[in-house]
Amino acid sequence: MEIRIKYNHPIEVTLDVVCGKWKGVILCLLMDQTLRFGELKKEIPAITQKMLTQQLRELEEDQLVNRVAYNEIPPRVEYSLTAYGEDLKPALEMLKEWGNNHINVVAESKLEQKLGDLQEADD
Amino acid sequence: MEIRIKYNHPIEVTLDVVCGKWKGVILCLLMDQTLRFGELKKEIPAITQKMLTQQLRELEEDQLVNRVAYNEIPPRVEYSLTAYGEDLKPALEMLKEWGNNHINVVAESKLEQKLGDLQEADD
DNA sequence: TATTATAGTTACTAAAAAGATACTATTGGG
DNA sequence: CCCAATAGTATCTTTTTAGTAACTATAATA
Repeated sequence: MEIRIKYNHPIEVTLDVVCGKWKGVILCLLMDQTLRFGELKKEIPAITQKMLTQQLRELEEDQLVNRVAYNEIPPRVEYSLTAYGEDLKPALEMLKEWGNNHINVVAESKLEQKLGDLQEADD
Repeated sequence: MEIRIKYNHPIEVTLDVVCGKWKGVILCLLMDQTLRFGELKKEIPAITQKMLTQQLRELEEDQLVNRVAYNEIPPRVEYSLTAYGEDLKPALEMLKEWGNNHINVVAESKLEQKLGDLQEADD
């Protein structure tokens, strides 16, 4: 991830922290439950192990999620939101709701882009 | 931007549309005013012309912003939120507020990352 | 006739993010 | 002695994103 230190607009701070490819999804899943690494992976089938670890590490670094490793074998590691993460809940809920309401509009637009790209590739 | 068509979690829809490097900022600026291309550029000093055009085009494509070009010379083009864009306002406000509250925590974390990266570069 | 203002576009390059794949550690159980 | 289960790492390649710099159009103005 590109690292931006100086922020001119407060929303950049938040987006910086939420805009990893899977971070929003991870945060949403952790909003109402603690999950183990493997459980998160099951909930996000398309994610690779590497990406899941990486996104979780960054969220941890930004103090949005807690990581608790139990000293067992096979290992057990549980992820949950920190207080900072909890503060994001209302915003996450709204983003989720907007997505629900606009999925059709957005999906169509993306589809058109995709078709356009394929066309270009032909030329 | 990578184009994702199938969404498994509704928040992905929203983040897909908001997570361009400057999209959140642009949307925030347009939340309470119509702005010309050049005005946007002035408000976001670090953005290049290319990026501003590109981000605006994508926002337009996703139907979050309106683009109105007046037939004058020199040209005048005005950008504003569409109804869909307006629907995002409450969420944007919350993201902004969270950023305001957590800027210190996040900035420190980013700073540490940066220092870590510099260290690595030395090895 | 040259210059300015505005809103772009184009081509090329560099940097960052993501993907694929193989590998690690540990211990209980068969 | 080998395998399964869990939560990762490590390395390399590809894709995506962003940055740089030069170029365009047009009419009004000096």
